[in-house]
Amino acid sequence: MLTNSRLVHQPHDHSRCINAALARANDICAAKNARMTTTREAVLRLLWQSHKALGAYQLQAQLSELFNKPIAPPTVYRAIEFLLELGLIHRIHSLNAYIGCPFPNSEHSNLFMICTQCGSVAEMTHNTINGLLQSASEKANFTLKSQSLELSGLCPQCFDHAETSDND
Amino acid sequence: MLTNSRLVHQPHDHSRCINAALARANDICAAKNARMTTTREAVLRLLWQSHKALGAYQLQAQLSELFNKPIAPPTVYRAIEFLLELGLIHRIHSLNAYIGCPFPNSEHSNLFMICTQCGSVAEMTHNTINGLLQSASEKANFTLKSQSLELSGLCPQCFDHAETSDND
DNA sequence: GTGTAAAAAGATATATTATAACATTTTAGG
DNA sequence: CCTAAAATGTTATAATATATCTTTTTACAC
Ligand SMILES: [Zn+2]
Ligand SMILES: [Zn+2]
Ligand SMILES: [Zn+2]
Ligand SMILES: [Zn+2]
Repeated sequence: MLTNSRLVHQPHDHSRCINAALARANDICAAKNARMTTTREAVLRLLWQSHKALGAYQLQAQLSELFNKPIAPPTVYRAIEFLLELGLIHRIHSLNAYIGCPFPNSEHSNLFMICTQCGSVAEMTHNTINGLLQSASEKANFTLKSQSLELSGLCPQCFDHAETSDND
Repeated sequence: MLTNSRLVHQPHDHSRCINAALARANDICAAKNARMTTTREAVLRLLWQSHKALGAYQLQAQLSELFNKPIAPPTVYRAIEFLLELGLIHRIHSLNAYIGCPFPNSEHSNLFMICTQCGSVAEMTHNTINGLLQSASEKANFTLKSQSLELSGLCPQCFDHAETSDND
């Protein structure tokens, strides 16, 4: 099992998350002969500014501010598409939003823990679960190609906060 | 493990699926003192006309034809909302579409096998997977409230068809 | 360095999915 | 019947995503 849930749910030196993500992105671009342009890097940075998923139009607004000029939706969606294809970010379907992938190199299972309170998203890879999904698919003669596993609930902080205010 | 994948992926007497779904719906409405109105039943029927998910605007078009008058989006979304709340249908996030639930009474895991070729959707409940998701969440101190597990791939028929045409 | 083709980004319009707000009709129960 | 609540109708609009065509930037051959 591989997860970034500790990082997501606890105070930490987040600049290291950002730097690591950008370094990985540059490596992957180099390896695949893909271009990390200004717009694409800006979108990736924005998606790593927190461990929360951002929608395309949130990205648009932040990009426009960043570049001090209006940015149109296609620009944002193109960057998103590029980053998705390289596996650098994921789409969170239940939120119509996007988040940086913490381990874009490893085989991973697209398993996310989404806090409905604060919006934080942790990613997890779980080989046993993947294996079970694969074998369940096989039993049904279903040829599994990809998966989207989204868990919604409360992150530790939000849960603690809810408990505390219950006791008022 | 509980699944309707056999029914979804093989020829069968589908009128029984429809009738069973409507009977279950009426039972649940009676039990919960909810009203199964004309519009709601029509939407449920449409979602059971095949084992494929339908989008809100596909439903709208079919409803308009059925009732021979224009049906506005809010009407469709209200029916969808009602049916979702009773657990009679599910939203498939990766498709922005909706499908009838084959076992609305049982605890179920919102695990779907979606054929990217023909659009068929089978639902599955898998206690071991649910247990693992729960314990993985606990390890991360994540309070799991709900889940959306969507597997994409090829159903048996579409896989066979693809294989056959590969051999041309 | 200049020319060239491919890639990326800009610009405009529009498609698709979903909701807000308020008016009217239908329904259940007294 | 009367009434209040529930459901539906109506209109407008928000939120998300894509199509199409033009212009700019980039890589790289010469
Ligand atoms: Zn961080
Ligand atoms: Zn939280
Ligand atoms: Zn059937
Ligand atoms: Zn199929």
